[in-house]
Amino acid sequence: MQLFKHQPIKIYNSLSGTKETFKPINEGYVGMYVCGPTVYSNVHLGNVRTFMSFDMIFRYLKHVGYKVRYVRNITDAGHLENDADAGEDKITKKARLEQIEPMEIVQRYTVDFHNILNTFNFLPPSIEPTATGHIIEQIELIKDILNNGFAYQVNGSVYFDVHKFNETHDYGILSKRKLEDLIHNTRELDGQGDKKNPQDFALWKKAEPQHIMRWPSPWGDGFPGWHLECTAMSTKYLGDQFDIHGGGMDLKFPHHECEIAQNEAAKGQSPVNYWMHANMLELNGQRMSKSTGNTVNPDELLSGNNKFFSKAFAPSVIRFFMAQAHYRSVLDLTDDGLIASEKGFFRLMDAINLLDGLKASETSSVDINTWKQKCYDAMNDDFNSPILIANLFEAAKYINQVKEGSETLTKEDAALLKTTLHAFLFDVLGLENVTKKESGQDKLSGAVNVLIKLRQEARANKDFAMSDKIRDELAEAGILLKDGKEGTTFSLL
RNA sequence: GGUGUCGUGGCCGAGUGGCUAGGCUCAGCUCUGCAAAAGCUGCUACAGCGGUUCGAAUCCGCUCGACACCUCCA
Repeated sequence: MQLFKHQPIKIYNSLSGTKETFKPINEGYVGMYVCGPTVYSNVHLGNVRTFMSFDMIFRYLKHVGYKVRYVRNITDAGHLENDADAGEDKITKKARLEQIEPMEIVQRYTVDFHNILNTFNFLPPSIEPTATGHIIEQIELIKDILNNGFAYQVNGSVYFDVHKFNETHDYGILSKRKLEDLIHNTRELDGQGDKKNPQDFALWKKAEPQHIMRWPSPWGDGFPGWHLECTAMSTKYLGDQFDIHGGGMDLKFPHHECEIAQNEAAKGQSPVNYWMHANMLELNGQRMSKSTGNTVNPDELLSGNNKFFSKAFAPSVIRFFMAQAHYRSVLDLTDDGLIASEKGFFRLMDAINLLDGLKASETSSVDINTWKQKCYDAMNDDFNSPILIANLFEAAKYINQVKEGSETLTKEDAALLKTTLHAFLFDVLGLENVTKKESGQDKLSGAVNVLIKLRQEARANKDFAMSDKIRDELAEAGILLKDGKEGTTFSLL
């Protein structure tokens, strides 16, 4: 189904600062690259939000029929903590602290990353390349950049010559910075060492003898610069020029700026047509930061084992909460916010679960096709999931109204409503119907139905003491009874 | 200091030059043996001050405030 032919998508392009109609290089195919995590510690929720935004975008592009190659890398090469010549890289530092091999650190936190993402129902990317697996490609790139005169070699290291590059190209085109401003505003850093100018960045760094993560190169043993791996891996799998490159807002400068510069220097063309940047996640109005303690891990949020939140939240509730904000807005994670989202989420799910039991009518009093297009319009407008969700709540209202008898649906419209809702909730937003199991044919539901029947009998006999006892004690056990015109149903929590 | 983003009702969070998302909360009503759930109704906001306009929360300027980046960071 090539829905995309009728559903033109607009994407906010950070490069132009405007929303542009998305036109892939090859019709029907999309190449998308997203900067993945550096695996030196547990993923934090900010990472999760960024990757979740792109997971949703990946899902929607697939939903409208694009064949998407989604590449998200793992940074495992161990870059320096700062651009100075001295100092350990993050992975080595962690390895020393934990007294294990750097590659053990990489393995441990890569596994953690995958576990967390699976818990949140992420789709795996099409390709998940690692920096250490692409050293040769990175070395080749450096050779190209050197040959084209945009880099220089000093003491076993190779640096990108930003000033030289800026003479013929525009360094700062993405982040809207001017090189001269950067020159004036660069802080005094220690150990700028071999660099001709502080704005230059490393393509290859010489490894000191104690440096464990090292590879041979034409310039001696060393390791690649941070910005280089993304250029190497994105172009290897997506071509010298590809459709979408995403990442967190904080990577815009210098990381993405440097990627553009590297690609132009090596291959003579700008690599990416649409740059997308996801905004930051805050915790109680403050930036999440390990140093100030204003941080919470995904598993702490899921388990409720933390000092910021009053209870545990299901992965889908957190997903839903995040989808209620636009990916380009700052989102503040709060207890109240999550609780409000949780209630809304379950209301939505309860409505979905009513769909199969609805009575069909001869005519429909609501226009499902118009509603459906509004859902697409929302996502087509730079993936506006909050608007989409507003429309999904409208659908939930229809469903409840049909159940009440104030609106009607034909069998066909009910089916269309159902497939559309499922597509957006589960395929696009990646949510999971956490109440589905309970309302199904399982043993719990059989047992609860027996109690519901007993309660009905008690009520028929006006034995309200007994009927209320059943209801209240079930409630205490976390099972909520809901009396309706068509009988009693229940839900958990 | 520089660059950029933003400041929306009790809270969260969309959005557009005029027709005033959505969720949560709150109040009233309907339904109910009573509740709960659901439905209906109400609460009408856009930091402040100027300007452009027939008309601005939406465009421009200034002020105040917040955040991000400029240094590893999703």
